[in-house]
Amino acid sequence: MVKKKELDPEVQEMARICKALGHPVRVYILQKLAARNTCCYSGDLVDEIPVGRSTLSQHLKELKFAGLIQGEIEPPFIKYCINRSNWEKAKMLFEDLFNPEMDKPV
Amino acid sequence: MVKKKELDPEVQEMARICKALGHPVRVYILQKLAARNTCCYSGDLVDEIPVGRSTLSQHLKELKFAGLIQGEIEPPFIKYCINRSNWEKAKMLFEDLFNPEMDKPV
DNA sequence: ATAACATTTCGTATTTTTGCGAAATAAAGA
DNA sequence: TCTTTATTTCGCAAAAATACGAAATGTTAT
Repeated sequence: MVKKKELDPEVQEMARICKALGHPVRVYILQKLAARNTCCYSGDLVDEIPVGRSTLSQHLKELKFAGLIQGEIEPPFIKYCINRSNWEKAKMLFEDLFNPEMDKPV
Repeated sequence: MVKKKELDPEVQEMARICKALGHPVRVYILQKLAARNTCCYSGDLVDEIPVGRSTLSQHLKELKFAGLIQGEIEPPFIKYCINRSNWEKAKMLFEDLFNPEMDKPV
C-alpha cells in the first residue's frame, strides 16, 4: 500500500517551475532571455508586451523568486538575465520528464 | 517600434502547456505515465495522491483538455495514457526553449 | 430491475493569480 | 536641492484555480 500523504519534492519542484512558466508574459521574457543569451530591461520589455509597468514588474519578480532569472542594478536601469545554474537544473528536469528511462520498476 | 498588442501564438501555447504542468498532482500523473509508458486508472491514482476522487478527476480533465493525456473507456474503468503526438510537440517546445539557436536577430 | 462500482459533474467555499493606477523608492543630472 | 527617470510596492478589484462532498452518470453483475 503506497498511501502517500505528500508528493515527492522533485515533483513539487517541477510544478513550481512550471507554474512560473505558466503565463504568456513570463514565457515571452524567458524565451527572449534564453534565446539571445542576453539581458533586458524592464523599460524595453514594456514596449513589446501588452501589460502595464507594475504588472510587468510583478512577473519579473515572480521569475526571480522562482530562480529562473536574476536582476542586477546597472543605473539607471535594472538588468535582467537568465539564472544559468537554475536554468540548467530546470532543463534537466524537463529532459527527465520527456526522455525517461523506461526500465523503472512497476 | 514593436508595439505588440498580443503575444505570439507559440508563446501562448507554451504558457498553456506549462500551466497544465503547474500543479504537483498533475506533474505526478504525467511523470508516471511518461516514465512507464503505460496507462493508469483514476481509482489507482487516488491511493497514491493526497486528494479526493472528485479533485483528481478535475486534474485529469485538465490534462486531457490541455491535450497531454487521453482517456479511453475500458469498463469498468477509464484508462488514461499520454497523448503521444501532443507530448512530442510539447517536448519540442521545451527543447527549443532550453536549446535555442543563439543567432537570432536583435 | 436493481445493486454495486468507477468516475464525473455540480454547487460552493477558499485561496491564489492577475492587473491596474497611485504612491513610494532610488539614483542621476540640472 | 529639486527634477527627471526607472522601477517597485501598495491597495484593491476581478478572475481563475483548487478542493471537497453530494448527487448524477454510466456500466457490469446479480
